[in-house]
Amino acid sequence: MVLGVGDVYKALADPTRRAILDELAERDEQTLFELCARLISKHDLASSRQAVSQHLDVLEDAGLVTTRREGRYKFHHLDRRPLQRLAGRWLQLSEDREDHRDQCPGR
Amino acid sequence: MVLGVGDVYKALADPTRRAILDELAERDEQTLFELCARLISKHDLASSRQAVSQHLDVLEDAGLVTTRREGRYKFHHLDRRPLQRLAGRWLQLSEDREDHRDQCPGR
DNA sequence: TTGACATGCAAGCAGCTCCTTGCCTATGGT
DNA sequence: ACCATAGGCAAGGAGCTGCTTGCATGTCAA
Repeated sequence: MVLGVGDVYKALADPTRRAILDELAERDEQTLFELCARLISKHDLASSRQAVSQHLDVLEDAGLVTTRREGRYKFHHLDRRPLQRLAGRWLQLSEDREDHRDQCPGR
Repeated sequence: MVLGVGDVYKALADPTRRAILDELAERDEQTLFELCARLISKHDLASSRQAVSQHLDVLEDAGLVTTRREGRYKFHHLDRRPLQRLAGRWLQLSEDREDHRDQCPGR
């Protein structure tokens, strides 16, 4: 599936997903169940396993999270690169700025 | 109305609103009709006046746009400060990082 | 004052988002 | 083999989002 930059913005639009990113930033390579437990205990978020799993799918589609299977465990890794690209889109807007605008790589 | 940081993320989640920010970044203090015209001609977006107006409301609620009335004209100004606050939330995550996490200023 | 212009307000609607529910697959331990 | 564990898949629904439609308000020029 080919993805655009817009998916990153949409992925960041949900507070639960941002909390997941916070969690992975603090402790990388967590499994789904670990994330669920820590979201509850540290972020006061009562999200079901399926809900968190779907959020992780969105984050993975946006390229913000990559996964690695190991036996029956699946570890989630935070990839900061998509964030770096859009971090300063409207900030350093000098004459020689790069083009941050949305584009559709597919089609 | 008291707003949280999350509203900024939600405001950025829509491609039309990002195009509006692009437009205001390139040429500040535009009116609603100017923005409509330039969105069509420069960004290939066929948004109605009402649609753009509602997007501007969202951006203003998020603190990304401030307005100034002058007669029958209303000029829109891009405020980059909310962007600066959340730009590097997951980027410079060293031990002495500031807390970027979502919070609810109201209540 | 009359009319054109710039904007505001609100109801309604299609589509999407987030979540739940229920069941399924697969791996590892005993 | 058996069971517990970790995760996957898919349908359904409540609520939100973005847009349209129609009308109202307010400003300026003639």
